[in-house]
Amino acid sequence: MGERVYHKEAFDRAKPEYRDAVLTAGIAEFSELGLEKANINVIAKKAGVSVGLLYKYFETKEDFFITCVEEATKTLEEIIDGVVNSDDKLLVRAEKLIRAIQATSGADSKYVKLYNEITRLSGNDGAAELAAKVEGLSASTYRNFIEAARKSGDIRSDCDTAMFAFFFDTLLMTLQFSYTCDYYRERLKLFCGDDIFGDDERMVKELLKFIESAFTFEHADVKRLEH
Amino acid sequence: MGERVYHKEAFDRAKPEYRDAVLTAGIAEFSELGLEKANINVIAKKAGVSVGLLYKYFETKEDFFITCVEEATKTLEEIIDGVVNSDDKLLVRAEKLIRAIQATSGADSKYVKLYNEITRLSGNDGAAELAAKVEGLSASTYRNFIEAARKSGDIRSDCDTAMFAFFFDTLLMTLQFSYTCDYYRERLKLFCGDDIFGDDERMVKELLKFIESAFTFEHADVKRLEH
DNA sequence: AAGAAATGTGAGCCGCTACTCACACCACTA
DNA sequence: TAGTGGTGTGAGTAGCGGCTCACATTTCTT
Repeated sequence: MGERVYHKEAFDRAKPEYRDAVLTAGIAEFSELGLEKANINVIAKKAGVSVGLLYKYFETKEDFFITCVEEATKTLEEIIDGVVNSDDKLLVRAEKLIRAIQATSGADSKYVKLYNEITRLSGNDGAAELAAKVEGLSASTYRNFIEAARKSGDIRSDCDTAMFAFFFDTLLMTLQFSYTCDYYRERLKLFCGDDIFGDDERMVKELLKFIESAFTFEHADVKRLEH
Repeated sequence: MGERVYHKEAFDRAKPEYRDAVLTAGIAEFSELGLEKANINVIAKKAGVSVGLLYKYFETKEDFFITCVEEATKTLEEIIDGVVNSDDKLLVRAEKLIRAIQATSGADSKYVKLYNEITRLSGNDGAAELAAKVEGLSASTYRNFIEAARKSGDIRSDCDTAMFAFFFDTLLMTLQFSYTCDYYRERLKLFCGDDIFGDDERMVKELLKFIESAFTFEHADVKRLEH
């Protein structure tokens, strides 16, 4: 639990230009090639820094990787959080998030790819800690928000806040991957056809429809419809 | 597009015992360690076969990996498809799928882990082909099924079949990962607490509630509620 | 100014592992 | 029995890449 730090002290003291160059090069390589196929010597060269210095900053390749991930998710969170206003209703918030995700798929795709990469880490790689750091914020944000909406009567009252927050996040997280990561892109194409990437409105409309109904109607309504 | 084959002819002629041993060992190692950290020499030893023979069966490590993935997803599909009856209504089908997924998280977790592993492949690794092979079946099954349900009036009429099939699959796929892969398990815990793994009914109930509403209610209903 | 401490370098070490290959064995065929 | 072609072996190779370390340079301290 003890908040492990994944860089040496020298990295805190490093010149900002070096810090940035190293992180930029790392994020680029790791997001494109993945943890094990990325090459430290290449990253160092691209960052305009010696391998030796890199190893003054980080104990191992893995530590460096995790530091890059932390940086990337921080950036992603800023992009995403930036677009939603705390007063927004659930559906407005959802729409803004969807549109932000669609916009992120271009230039900022490397952050999403890195995020996707950590998704397969296992226990000994520190999956638990990372998950807590990366998902923690959205988990509690969504839970709180949905709980508030439930209490104020904006959405159905018979839902398990935590679970519904989980489903909500699941749809948006996968959407993010579906716009950026190769495998997920293919999957989306298989379901919806190649044109889906040229028709953002279709996705916005249908996903909102799906979410809106899921969050609005109580089980009682279902019963009522059944006969 | 040309249906590449990922094994040499010798593999087709191999004794079933060797075939099975090799695939079993491969699936075990690849699912636990991932494509690049798994060790071919170790796999050969575990399978009780020489490295040389392995390379009579497969051109490269990557080809061997993909063959393992194909085998794993075939098995997974059988498990999953086996539980749903073609006459089932959408909700019944969903419930059976959720329960099958919860059951799979034990002994068969290695298949799911392998499936999760391919999720990060990119273009040059053959992501497109694999996606088509792996997701193709569920994509068309779900689409057809939902389309039928829509026409027969079982579910809302105003939905885009392809998109809703995509959302449906997204929820179930992620659920599968959430019960088996370390990172996704942590994520689920973060949203719903540690007890979620001891309370399968809670998941079944809430996810069904979510899906039921999403698939049942038309936009018109929303408008009606709003004033 | 002198010394200590930190920053920075990059050629090269060395461990690891994907893959090879020369050879042995076996099953046919003629 | 000699020849062909497949099956099976596993010690060995080759090369890749993570990481080190001896050394140079700058910065801080006194």
